[in-house]
Amino acid sequence: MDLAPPRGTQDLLPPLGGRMRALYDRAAELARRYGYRYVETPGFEHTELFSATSGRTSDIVTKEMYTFEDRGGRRLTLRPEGTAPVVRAYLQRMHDLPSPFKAYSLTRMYRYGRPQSGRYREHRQFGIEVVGAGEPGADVEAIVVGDALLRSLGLERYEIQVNSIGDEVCRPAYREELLAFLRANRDRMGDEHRDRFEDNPLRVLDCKDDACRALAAEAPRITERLCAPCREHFEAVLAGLEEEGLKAVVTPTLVRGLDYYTRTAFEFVSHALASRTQAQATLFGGGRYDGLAEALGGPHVPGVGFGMGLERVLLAVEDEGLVPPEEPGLVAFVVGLGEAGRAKSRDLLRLLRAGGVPADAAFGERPLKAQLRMADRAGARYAAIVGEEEAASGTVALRRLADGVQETVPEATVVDRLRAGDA
RNA sequence: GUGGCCGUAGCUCAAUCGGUUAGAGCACCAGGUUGUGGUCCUGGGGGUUGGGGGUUCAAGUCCCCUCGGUCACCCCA
Repeated sequence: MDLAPPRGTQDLLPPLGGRMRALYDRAAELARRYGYRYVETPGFEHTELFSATSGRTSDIVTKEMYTFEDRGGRRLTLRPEGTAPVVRAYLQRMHDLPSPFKAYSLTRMYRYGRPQSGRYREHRQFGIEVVGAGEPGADVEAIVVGDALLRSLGLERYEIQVNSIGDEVCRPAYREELLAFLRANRDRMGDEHRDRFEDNPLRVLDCKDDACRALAAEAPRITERLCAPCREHFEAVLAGLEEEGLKAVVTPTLVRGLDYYTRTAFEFVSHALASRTQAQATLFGGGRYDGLAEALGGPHVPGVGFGMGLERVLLAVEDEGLVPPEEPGLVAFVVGLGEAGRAKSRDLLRLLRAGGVPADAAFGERPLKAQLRMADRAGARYAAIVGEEEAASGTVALRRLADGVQETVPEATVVDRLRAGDA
């Protein structure tokens, strides 16, 4: 039996598990503060949900989906992205939900591909969606929430890139213009890229190949060909970001891999990650998807949101030399010695826990030394020792493990002292 | 999905030209110390050298396949 987890997945054991948990908590707290409510959608969906919305030429659909047939013959796919499921759920229940519907989620995504630093087959995302809001203020808020989370972790070395990729009115014309430009310059592209642009010309814009970049620099710019409503929307988003004090870099080559995106597209790119590995530097990306609801057969419902890769956020925290978030640890490890001491230690353990003080103890009878070692390993701040002497005198020996300072206190005061954190 | 590099103890690594019983540090466990952890001393457990096949008198070492890791590409989180 191979004990290693499947390729591209990982076990989050301490201390990684505590960091992820702390990150979840912080993201949830922040999202709630901005008026978002927690949602979950199934871990798998009908394959059609993704194939119909992500676009037939997208990488997700063509090579990254974990698709299987269940025993009833249904075609199902492990969720590769979070927006389409939330919008599906919204459309089914929209009459019961507020408008706009502001949702946040913390969940795992699955994409097949070669794993590498900051990229896994199973990864975790913090996502928010504002469904039913077409106003530029919604785009701005999404960016503000993501930025606030990164900043609360101490991250600074990243850049906010924004673009508008137009809508169903102006994008088709731009697409044709770009296509014509690319065809005219076909011989200047690398062999591998030459045949790809016919399917999705916008992709050439964010290709990293030198030849493509040179072409992209000369290519017609979408930002100069937006229809009036799209241009007004984009300008309002930029003004809103400025009002929020956020520096955003307009990046005309920023496009989105999924078909349903319209207008605003944004990405937060880490300089720290790029400097270490040249690898995946996008901390999170998102945008507006006014065409998604209709692609699902629903009415016109605008929306905007993002997905943030949490493993990548933790990598960036590490690379900027910051202290990662931590799950709060044990405050007290209760040590019991002898018949009477162990009986009293069990009472103390119950009282501490009931009083909201994170506390633990050994299950069976063990020597003092072993119990203190357990306390140390568990990361407890204090050992609360109840031996025969303490049991007889109604006291507890409180030992601060960091420096070994120990003091004998009345047992009735222990819970309050540890709860106050100043024992 | 394509390509490069790499797989030796839980971790980081060593092992001469292919040569005898694969070693060390850290970690872990026990004892030194029957009421004091984290320090120190002593001892101990721990390996199908990722897996399979091949070449050879002999393979951790060379060859092939496979699995995994890593990096780049594609693309994304």
